[in-house]
Amino acid sequence: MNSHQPMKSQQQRVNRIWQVVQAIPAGRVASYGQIADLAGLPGRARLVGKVLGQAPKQMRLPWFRVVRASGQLAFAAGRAQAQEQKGLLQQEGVVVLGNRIKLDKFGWQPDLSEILGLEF
DNA sequence: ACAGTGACAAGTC
DNA sequence: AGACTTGCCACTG
Repeated sequence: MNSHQPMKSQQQRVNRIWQVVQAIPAGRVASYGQIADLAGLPGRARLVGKVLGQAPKQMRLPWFRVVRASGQLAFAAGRAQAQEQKGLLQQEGVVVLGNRIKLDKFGWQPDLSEILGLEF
């Protein structure tokens, strides 16, 4: 076992993902891959989808703010899940056209100016 | 052990 | 824009 690479339990990964998803501000959306990256799990976009599906409803996780990298909703247009997601997003002002969102308008990008220490 | 699956992504055509 | 391919990794039978 690589003792220099701390073993991360599956539960810890799940918790990291939930945290990041909670951090998405209302009115913006992020991609599965982006969530995975921010959670320190590059390349685990599919894991994010799985975890979202397993999250208990009572925790009020804003799962609907997570979409594909293309801006498409992850669910087929017209399916109940897609309709629900669309409705929740529109409630916070996100425009959903044909099962798709314009990421250049509504995509969430963690504030780089803060990370780089830039002032306004 | 191995093949199939999945709320994905990036590249190519 | 849409279809296909390959890479990805955890899970399941």
